[in-house]
Amino acid sequence: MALREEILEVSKDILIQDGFSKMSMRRIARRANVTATSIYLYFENKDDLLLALIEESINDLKSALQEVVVPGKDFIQQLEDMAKAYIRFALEHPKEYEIIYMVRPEEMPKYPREKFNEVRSAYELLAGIISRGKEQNLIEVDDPLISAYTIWAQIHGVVSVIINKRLDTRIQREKFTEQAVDHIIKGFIIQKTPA
Amino acid sequence: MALREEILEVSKDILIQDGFSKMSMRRIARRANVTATSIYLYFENKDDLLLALIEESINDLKSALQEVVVPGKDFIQQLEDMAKAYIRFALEHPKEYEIIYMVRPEEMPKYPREKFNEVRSAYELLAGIISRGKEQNLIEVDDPLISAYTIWAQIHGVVSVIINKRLDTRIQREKFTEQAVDHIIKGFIIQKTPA
DNA sequence: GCTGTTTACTTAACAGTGTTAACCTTTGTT
DNA sequence: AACAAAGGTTAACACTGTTAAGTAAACAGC
Repeated sequence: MALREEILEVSKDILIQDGFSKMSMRRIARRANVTATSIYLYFENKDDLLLALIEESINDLKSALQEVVVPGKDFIQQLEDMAKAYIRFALEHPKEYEIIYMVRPEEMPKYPREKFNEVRSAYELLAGIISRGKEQNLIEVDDPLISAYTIWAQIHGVVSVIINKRLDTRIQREKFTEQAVDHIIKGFIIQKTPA
Repeated sequence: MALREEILEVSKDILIQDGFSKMSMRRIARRANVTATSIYLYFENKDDLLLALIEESINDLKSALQEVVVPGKDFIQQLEDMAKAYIRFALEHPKEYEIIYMVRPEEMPKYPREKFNEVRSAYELLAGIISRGKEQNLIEVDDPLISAYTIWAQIHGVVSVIINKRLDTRIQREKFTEQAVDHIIKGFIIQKTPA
C-alpha cells in the first residue's frame, strides 16, 4: 500500500522536473526502487496512473480556491479573488495544472464518471458563489452551474495560452491576466446598455 | 518534393482518424509507401513534422475566420460572428484544432519565432476589428492586441473544455457556447455601471 | 508442523517507438 | 567517363507500454 503513494509521488516529481515525455513506467519504477511491472499491481495502466495524478492535482487546485472563499465578502471581490487565485495556482504550479487538462481524449475516450463527481465539487464551489450573487440581484444568470463553467472555461483559456507559451512576446503577462480577469467579470455583472 | 506533401497529408489523416498516439513515424511511412527514415529527408524530427501540421491547421483556422469578416458590418455583430466562426471551426474539426494547441512545451521549449509571425497575423485580424471599434468609441481598450489575445484566450478556453470532454454532462453544449460568447462580448462593450 | 493460498514482487518477452549511421541506386552535371 | 547529388534503403540502438509466467515470503486452517 505504501508503494502506491510512492509511485504517485515519484511520478509527479518526474513530471515536474523532467517533463511529461520522460515520465515512463520504467523511469518511475527505477526511482521507486522496483520494476516497471510492479506499477501494474496498483494501477491498471499508465492512463490509470495519470488519472490518479489528475485527481491529486484537482484537489490541490480545489484547496487553493477554497482558501480565498470568505463567506461575508463582497460578491464581485469574491469572484475576482477566486479568478486570481486560480491563475496564481496555475502559473505557480504549471506542470501540476497541466496534468489536469493534459490527458488527450483519444487515449481516454470518456472521462470516468466517478472522477467527474470529484471535479464537480470544485465547479460547485464557484456555482455557489454565483448563486449568492443571483439572490442579491447583482447578476442575471440563467443557471449558476453553466455560469460557473463559463467563467472557469474563460480563465482556463487565459492560463492555457500562457502555459503553452502562445502569448505574444510583446505582451506583458501581468497586464494580460489583469485585463482578462477584468473582462471576464465585467461580462457577468448586470449593466444597463447605454441609451 | 511531392513526398513532403504526401507525408503531411497522411499524418493529418492518421491524426484525425486514429488519434495522436497512433501517429508514429513508421505508420506514416507505411501509409505513404516509404520507410520511416525517408521522413527525415523532409523533416528534422517528429516535432518538426508536428510544427508543419500546426502551421497548416492555423492557416485553415485563419481562413475560416477571414470568411466572416465583412468590412462594413456592425462592430458587435462582427465580433460575435467571428467568435462563433472560431467555435464552429474548432468543434467541426476538433482534431485539427487540437493540433494547434497540442504540442507540449517540454518537447518544444520555444515556439519558433518564424512560426509565431505566421500565427500573429491571425491575431491581428481580430486586433484590426477591435481597433475599428475603438475608433468608433464603441469599446474602451488600452491595446487592441492585448484585447485580441484576451478574447482569443477566452474563446479557446471554451472550446478547449468541450474538446477535452470536461464539460458537465448536464450542461447543453450549445447553451454553453451561446452564453460564453455573450459574456465574452459583454465584457468588452462599454457600459455604464448601474447608478 | 505441514499444507494451501494469498501477497508482493520479479524475469523474460512482445511488439512497438524515435532516431542515427551507413549503404545503395538513380539522376544530373561537368 | 567521372563525380556528385538526390532520394531513397537496411540495420541497429536504446528506449517505450504491457503481458504471461515464475518466485519467494507471509499467513491460514487443520
